[in-house]
Amino acid sequence: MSWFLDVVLPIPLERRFTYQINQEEAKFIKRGMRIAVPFGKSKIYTALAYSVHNRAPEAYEAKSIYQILDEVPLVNEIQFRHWQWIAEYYMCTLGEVIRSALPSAFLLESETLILPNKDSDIDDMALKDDEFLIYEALQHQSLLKISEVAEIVDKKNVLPLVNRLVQKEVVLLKEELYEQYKPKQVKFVRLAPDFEQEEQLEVLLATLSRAPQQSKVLLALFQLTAKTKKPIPLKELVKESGVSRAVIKSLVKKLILEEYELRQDRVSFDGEATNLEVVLNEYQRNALESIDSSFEEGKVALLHGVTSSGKTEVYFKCIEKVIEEGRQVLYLLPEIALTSQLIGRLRDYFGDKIAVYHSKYSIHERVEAWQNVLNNLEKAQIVIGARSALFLPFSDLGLVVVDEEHENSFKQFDPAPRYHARDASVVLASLHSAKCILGSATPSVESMDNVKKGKYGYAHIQYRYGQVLMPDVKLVDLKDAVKRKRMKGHFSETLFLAIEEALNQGEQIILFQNRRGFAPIVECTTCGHVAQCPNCDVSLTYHQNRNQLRCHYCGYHMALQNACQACGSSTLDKKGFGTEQIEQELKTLFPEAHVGRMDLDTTRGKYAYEKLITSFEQQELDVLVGTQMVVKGLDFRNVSLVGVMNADSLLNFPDYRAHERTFQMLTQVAGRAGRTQKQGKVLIQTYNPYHQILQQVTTNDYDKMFEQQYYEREQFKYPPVVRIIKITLKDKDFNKLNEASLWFAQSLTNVLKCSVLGPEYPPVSRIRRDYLKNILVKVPKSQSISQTKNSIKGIEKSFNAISKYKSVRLVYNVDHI
DNA sequence: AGCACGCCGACT
DNA sequence: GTCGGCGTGCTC
Repeated sequence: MSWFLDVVLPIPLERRFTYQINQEEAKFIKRGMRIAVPFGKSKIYTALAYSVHNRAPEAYEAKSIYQILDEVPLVNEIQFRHWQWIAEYYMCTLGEVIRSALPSAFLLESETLILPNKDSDIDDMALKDDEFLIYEALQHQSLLKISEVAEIVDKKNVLPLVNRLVQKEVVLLKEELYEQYKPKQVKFVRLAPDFEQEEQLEVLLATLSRAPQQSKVLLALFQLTAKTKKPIPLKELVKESGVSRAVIKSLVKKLILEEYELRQDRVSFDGEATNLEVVLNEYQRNALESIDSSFEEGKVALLHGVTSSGKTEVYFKCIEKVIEEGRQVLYLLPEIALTSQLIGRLRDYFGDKIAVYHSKYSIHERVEAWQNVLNNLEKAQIVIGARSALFLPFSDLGLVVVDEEHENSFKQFDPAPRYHARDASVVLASLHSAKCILGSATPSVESMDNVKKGKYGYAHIQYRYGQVLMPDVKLVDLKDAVKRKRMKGHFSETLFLAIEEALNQGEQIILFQNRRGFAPIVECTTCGHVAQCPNCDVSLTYHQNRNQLRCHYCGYHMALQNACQACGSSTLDKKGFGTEQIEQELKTLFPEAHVGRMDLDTTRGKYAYEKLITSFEQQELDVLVGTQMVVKGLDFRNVSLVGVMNADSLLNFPDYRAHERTFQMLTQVAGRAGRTQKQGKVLIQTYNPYHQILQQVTTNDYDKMFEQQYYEREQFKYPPVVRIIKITLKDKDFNKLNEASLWFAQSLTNVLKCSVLGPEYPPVSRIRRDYLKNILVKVPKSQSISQTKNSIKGIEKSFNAISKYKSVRLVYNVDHI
């Protein structure tokens, strides 16, 4: 009987591919193992085994596999099911999920190597110049990579050249698989077994009386052994004894010492658990009870705790319980909130059960984390990580915590799968029958809606930990300040005086300026009016090239007016200023103050972020100016004043979430103020002091914000009232794209029973020589989302059958934020 | 996605 | 005349 293997390749193809295997292989291969397979003319890919069967393919002859790369599956059944859910829900292929789920070191690909053909006589006169260059290079170097060939001849496309060389029998090709990962080995030293007895020691030292350096090594070794009782790394012994490695080598030669190697974890913490006691206050205990009762009902729990209410301690208690049952824990955070502060606290409490997993880690570190989770090792029992951590091979997950669940950065944008880590986590938890907590000081409208609908449980902490008062939030009317000429640059007099006072008191200040004003808005500096779209609840964006104001959601546009439509004055201003400008102004206004700036530009290096935080913590800096980064869960003791330079830049962001996000962001920044006894002060500068969202921030009225936002989403049909699927079409040909997107939108309108908006140009309508157009599909909650997706896929099929649209590429973004 | 095959402009 | 541009089609 012949055996076949279906595999999934890490490429955006829906189909699985069938290979031939022998009976042994059929017995050995399990779903989830990596299999190297030849694919296409000359490539070798790493695929995942999917199923073994006996059905020979009819239309083609199956190739044989190249190699089995794993002894045991690298990916388990639950992961497969979870990944399949992601692929289906987010409209991408399983291969794409695999590509982003597996650390790149697991996905070996072949590289073509070029070797000299020693068996053939080469007439070097028959070679062209570039061919000769390669021929010559191979006389000194026995093998060349494709990239090296390209370097030698200084050309981009060298494949035709290589093919010619093969034809002329000058070279041979070899496909080589690269195992990119090697465990890190560390050298250790120990006493040879013969000398382990105590009484031998003196004898030993006596024999070495004429070798003072060697005696030193031995003494150091004894000291270290007595102190730690752990293996002694060679490096440490060198350091401790202060002798060179040669001395140790000679002791090894004399068979007094032994060298040995151990595999070392790259991501290891030698810290022991200090088990600082976590004592919950009354409010936290109540929250914990509510969470537990949600769990009993089998629901996800939403933990809504105001800033510095001590949500983390509540998580700790939940984690502790699950750990005691011996199950695994996943703790997800937005990338920016993954600070060493939090990791340090977790480690203090749970010791070395913590593993960290996120994109800043090297591929080797990720591979290790993967293997530790796969083997369900204790040292990876709690995984803290950014969104990609949810792809790890958990086998017995007991709890998933998603902290700062409202954060948009949980949604992946660019490469498929465009998944939302919060929603994917909820699914993951249910696949494991695990508990799930979503936590936030400002829950997303979606999650709160789920609470209101009874789908999620709810726990609320309304008071800050340790009787710290909620900050005093005040709005500063910029319109008024401008009119009365009370402005120093971008600082109102009120803010200026408050900064001055705080500096005099020796207190620290955080200034927040969201830099995302890249899409400039046109604002009236007299009345603060910003043009709104009549069809959607978003502000219009100014487009310089067409001198138009446009809505990016429904396509509404109007010509730019010379006078403000609200007050008639002609003081229209195209706005947008960043952190750098604020920093400069501060330095002129307060030359004595030490000012630091925290944004993408100043935190580029690996430790730049930590350094900045530390110097602010140690009060080397008085003022920290920053973007969203300063918002994220950092604990600064001495901050008494938080200033928001311009709240309008947040409010006027052109999408349906702008208001919700403004509330979240401002509430989070405000939470940085006054962590100790003194009540903190927050000043928010704005041209719209009567804007409801800003009022809701000052009164800390989440419920009202939710109600109003929900009402607006209902009115204008946005999530969570409907689901949205954004379809982006891309093509280099402007006219073809327009025609194709119209065709697509028309077909959608004909087939689907839901509203289809667009096609419309996105804010940036040409990227990398591709023109873009968006179509938005709003699927009512009552309608089956999977059926809708099937219909869309059907339209895609017909679309692809039209030959002139072949070059148009489609991108789906489900639940696009 | 990659990569080969195949057909049209600018250059040694 | 060739080199190399990218449109089109295929990958077990």
